[in-house]
Amino acid sequence: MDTEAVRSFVRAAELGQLQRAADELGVTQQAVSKRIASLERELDVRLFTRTARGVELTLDGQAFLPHARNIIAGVDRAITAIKPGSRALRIDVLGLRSAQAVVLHDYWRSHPEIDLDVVTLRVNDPRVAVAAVQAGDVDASFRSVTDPATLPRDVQMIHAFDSPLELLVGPRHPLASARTLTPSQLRRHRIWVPGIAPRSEWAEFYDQLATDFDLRIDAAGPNFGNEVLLDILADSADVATLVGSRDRYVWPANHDLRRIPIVNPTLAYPLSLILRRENPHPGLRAITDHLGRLSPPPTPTWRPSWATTPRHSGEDLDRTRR
Amino acid sequence: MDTEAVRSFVRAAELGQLQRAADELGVTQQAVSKRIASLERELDVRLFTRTARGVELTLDGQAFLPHARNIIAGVDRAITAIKPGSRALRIDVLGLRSAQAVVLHDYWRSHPEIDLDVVTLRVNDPRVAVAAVQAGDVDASFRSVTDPATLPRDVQMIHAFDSPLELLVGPRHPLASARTLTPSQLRRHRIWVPGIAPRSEWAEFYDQLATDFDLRIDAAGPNFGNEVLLDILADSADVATLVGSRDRYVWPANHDLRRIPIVNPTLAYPLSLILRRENPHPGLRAITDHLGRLSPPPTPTWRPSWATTPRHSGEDLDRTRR
DNA sequence: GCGAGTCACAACCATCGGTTGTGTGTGCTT
DNA sequence: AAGCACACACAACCGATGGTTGTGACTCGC
Repeated sequence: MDTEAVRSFVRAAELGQLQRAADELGVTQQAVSKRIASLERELDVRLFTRTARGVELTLDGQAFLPHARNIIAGVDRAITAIKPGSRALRIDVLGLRSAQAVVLHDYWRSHPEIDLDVVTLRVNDPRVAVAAVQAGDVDASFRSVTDPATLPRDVQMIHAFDSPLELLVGPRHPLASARTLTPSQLRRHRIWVPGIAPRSEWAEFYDQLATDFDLRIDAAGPNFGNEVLLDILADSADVATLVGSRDRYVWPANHDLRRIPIVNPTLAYPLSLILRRENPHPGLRAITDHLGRLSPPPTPTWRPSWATTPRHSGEDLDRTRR
Repeated sequence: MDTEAVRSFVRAAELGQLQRAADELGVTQQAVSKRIASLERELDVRLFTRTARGVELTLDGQAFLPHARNIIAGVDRAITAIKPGSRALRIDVLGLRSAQAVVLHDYWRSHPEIDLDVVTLRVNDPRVAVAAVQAGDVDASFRSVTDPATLPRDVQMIHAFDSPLELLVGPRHPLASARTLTPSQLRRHRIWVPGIAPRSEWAEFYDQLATDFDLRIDAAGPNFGNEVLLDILADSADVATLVGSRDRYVWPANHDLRRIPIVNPTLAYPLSLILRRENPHPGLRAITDHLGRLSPPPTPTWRPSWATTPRHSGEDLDRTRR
């Protein structure tokens, strides 16, 4: 099915004449006639009754019209979403269920008129994400580089929002019935965080966390998938893990798991946003404003050393660090 | 844009290989390659990165994929809606804001999975609707023929549901502040019902109504449109009209008009459904069941002479009348 | 009856979209 | 390291498609 034929059908139905639709579409009346005829042949129904003054929709045509409008709208949305130059705001997240994606989804639900595409670069190296931002392939990326000095001059990294950690445990775990926990209560309990790449920012984060609160955090080993992790947690009386409060990687209810907020201090992972310094996508401003309006984590708050001073969205990390 | 190309893109993205997508679609690998290439040319972006083991989505491809799926779904829905043989349930109503359409809309909202098309035959003659039902052009029609004996043998008319009347008046009308009214209270008030075709079922209905309750019903004259009617009602201290309680032709609030239910007895217009006697559309059964479950009008109820005995959905009017 | 409008059909032609055959690059195996 | 298996791209070819211009059939209004 040719979407140009569908478009012609819609305009012809609205204008009541093939001739006028043809004028508007910049083709001859005969071309529109053939397009409609080919649509009718493909669908095996009559869409119009031809009269001396134009065309009138048949019942089948009436039934087809809203579907045709829907198809055209879908095509137009698709084109505006990816046509270079005028494409939708495109933001890279680590995963579609990460806290960043959840926050973006919330934003989109309250502002459905903005064209937002949430994509995932299929790489772990943040330098690739930086290159993608620099090249304009994505408009922003929720990633962090450990040393902002390595960023190209036309790319900046700003603080996005803080993601407070929660303990995820199974029903048999000794801490399972707590309403909240303090970091010191986690001492001597085994915390397993699989799938952390060595020397990554997350590895550094958990390293500092373990040191500052004397915790047993096992951040080594491969990740065999969330299902495996959940199964282990559900059965275990001594293994727990840490998740961001907004992350939706896991559905604790399915495995009778509990999410327990950690407070006094709240453990906050600072999420960053990488974007171009010059001429960023106009829609980005609304996103960064939204991030700035997110409710901050409860105080007191612990943060890793590279983010010891609270930061606000829009502030330039690179500049504030020296 | 060719929707077959879009379909190929979706399958290739899902399968990760042009070759397998080609096998599935019954064309050669080269054809799929060309389709993708032409899509890429049209959109002016790269959709896949080609590797030795297949294809991988680029960022643009990732952004396009959900849109492509949406387009394909729209096309498929359009086809199932009108392809002869397997098309959606199609029901003719007098107007998209009539009580019948409102009832169908309610049904569809609670059963969004059924494919339902509500259309309007652009004719007033119920015999045309009967012919459309007989020919299978529509599966059912919310119209009435005054003499069921004239129906073709393979077409039947059943009672659909009763539509209770309400008085629609402007703020200056003497009855404007009533919560409910009885028919006798309408006596001596002028009731204007424009746009009723002479000798139609509605004309007969109002005729009987006027006779039985000694009312002044002016059912003559052309209808200049709802806006005109509403304007007149809003300004007038002595003109009122009657509307079905489920009709949504008018929004009284916009003109500060009041809808006042009429009770003791409730004035019920019996709506009929014309459908084929043999092999009706399988989805029709659910509709007639739904109609049968609608709450009946309050008792006591007045009905025109041709419907003096209460009827239930599914009953065969033709058979019960002799 | 005729002119002005509509849509459809015919003839023509460039382009497109499919085929088969072949080339190129990559990764795994021997 | 060589060779094979596999996947995608390119080339050549060809019928079908979709556009054009020209014309015909039909209806409506004057």
